[in-house]
Amino acid sequence: MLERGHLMIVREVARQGSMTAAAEKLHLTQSALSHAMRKLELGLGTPMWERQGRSLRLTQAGTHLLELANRVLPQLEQAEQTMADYARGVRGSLHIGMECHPCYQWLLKVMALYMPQWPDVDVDVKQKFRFGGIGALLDHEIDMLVTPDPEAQPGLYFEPVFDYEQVLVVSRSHALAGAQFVEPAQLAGEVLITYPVETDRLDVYNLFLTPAGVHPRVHKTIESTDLMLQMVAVGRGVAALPRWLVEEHAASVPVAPVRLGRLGVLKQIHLGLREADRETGYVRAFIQTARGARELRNTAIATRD
Amino acid sequence: MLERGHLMIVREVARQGSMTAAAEKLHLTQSALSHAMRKLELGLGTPMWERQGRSLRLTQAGTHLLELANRVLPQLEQAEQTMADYARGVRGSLHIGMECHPCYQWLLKVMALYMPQWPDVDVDVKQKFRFGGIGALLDHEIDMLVTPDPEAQPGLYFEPVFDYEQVLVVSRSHALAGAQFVEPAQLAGEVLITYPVETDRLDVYNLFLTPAGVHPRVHKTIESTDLMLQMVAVGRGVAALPRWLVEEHAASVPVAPVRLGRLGVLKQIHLGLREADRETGYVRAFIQTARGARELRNTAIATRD
DNA sequence: ACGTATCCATGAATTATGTTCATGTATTGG
DNA sequence: CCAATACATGAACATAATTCATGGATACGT
Repeated sequence: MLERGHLMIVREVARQGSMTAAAEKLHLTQSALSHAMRKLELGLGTPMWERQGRSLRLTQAGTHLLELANRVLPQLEQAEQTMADYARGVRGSLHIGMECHPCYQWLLKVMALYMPQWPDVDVDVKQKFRFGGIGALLDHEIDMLVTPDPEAQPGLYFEPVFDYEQVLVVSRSHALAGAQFVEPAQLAGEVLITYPVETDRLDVYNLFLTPAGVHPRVHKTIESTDLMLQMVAVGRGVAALPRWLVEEHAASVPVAPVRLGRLGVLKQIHLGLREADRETGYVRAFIQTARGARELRNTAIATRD
Repeated sequence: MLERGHLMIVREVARQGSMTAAAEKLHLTQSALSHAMRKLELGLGTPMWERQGRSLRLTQAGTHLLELANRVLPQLEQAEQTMADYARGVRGSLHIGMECHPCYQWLLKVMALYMPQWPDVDVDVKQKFRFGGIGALLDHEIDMLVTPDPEAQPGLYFEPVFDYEQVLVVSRSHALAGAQFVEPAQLAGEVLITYPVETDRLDVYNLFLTPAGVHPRVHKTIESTDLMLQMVAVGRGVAALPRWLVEEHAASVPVAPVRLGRLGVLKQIHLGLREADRETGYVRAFIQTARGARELRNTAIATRD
């Protein structure tokens, strides 16, 4: 009954001082505007204007409606603008899930580059999901998954953003420090420290120990990368981490990387997302930024501390 | 582009959880609603819902729109309610102009009765007008004029609300105190105290002194009724006031009323208003209340102090 | 697993609504 | 007093919204 058009008319007539002028501004004929007002006044049961001769004066009711128009119309107009932002893909939510413990610092770096350029994107990072990273994507719990283990799924899309080598980390005083590489069997007597995730998500098992049928003497888990490296440094165990991460910390902690097997364990970090989001501007831009940060990883690490 | 109907759809679909149910509630067919949404999404360039199978999930844009709807729709609905109040005449402005100095207390009494019954009427009292009371009415500066001197005008309407007698007030020790009446000539040697308004608006001149060609010895003006009575009481002059007002004060101030001329000066207080407002509910009600207060004047006065 | 009920989408037909055109009336200003 | 200006109005017209009929997809019960 009371439509946006009516509010626009009331506002414009109040601005212009005459219906004819307002009609002009609104790209209507004077007649159309007159009909519209007549219908509104009939519908509401009370006039908005007092016609005295050819000049108009707002009635109390009209004043009330004008105030409403001045409050509401800008909101509608702004909402349309916001919708246009969504449509252009410059606004949206980017909830990122992490399935890659050591990638956190890299991600922060990417975000630091990305966020200033996409101020209307609501970026957020999660590390825990009810049904795993893939499930979180499908449930819209997250919009993007950072993972070393892409899992092809209808409706999902994965893209590698950088390569890395998973290496064994040992104390610099460890027997293996300086070795060209390590064989699975050489870990049979070791304490292996990993992040607290399921064993079948650990590359050191999947791609190294398990194929060889080897088990470490003890398997301990630790949340924090820093603490893990401290433990390794003082000889309380060995760990498996990306080479770049080890190199980053090597300056401050006495640890050394050793290749896992003769050929090494080569991995890629992937970004996973729903197919529907592949074309979205701000999502594409994030992937671009992440790929660009491939080099950043090293430079950033080099300049760090 | 973004219309009220769209917001209603978004809100109702969100409430009901399905388009079909929402269409029902909105007295639309499912098809109409579907078409409407499709058109909106086309217009805005971004979907509001993500259709997965037969269930819907709001997109970010949709969430934004839903919030808008929850903010804006209640305002529109309330505005319609308010318009209905104006239409029924239970809401409006009643700016009252006073052209009758001594009526103020009577008016307060009327307002005290009226306002609780018409809570949505914005009552206000003014005593000064740029172009006189009539002009103020015609200019919408006021909506009602309280005056002892109605002035017939096209577009205006006056209605008497109570009769009173204008009397001379003298000190109880004055020679005239207790006289049956006073002749104009008897004021020739007196100091006459009046409110500070043009002489031709003073009844004591128009209806008493001027017809007899008499002038008082001195003419002084005073704003306040109380002060005026004090001056009269101590013999610094005489004044002309409504009899009921004199009687009201007689208990606390030693003054006495004396009839002006053998027949007395009989007056009526009128309420003046624009013809257009004659049928308005809250205006009629005010007149009714004012007429009812005719008796109240005396009882109120009797019980006062 | 299969049928059925439910839900949403869509094109064509229909209806409702808004807009214009043509014209009238009232008021203002020169 | 005439010309110009502004608003109102009825009928014709154009546009937009709604319905009808239908189809495809998905959940749900048996």
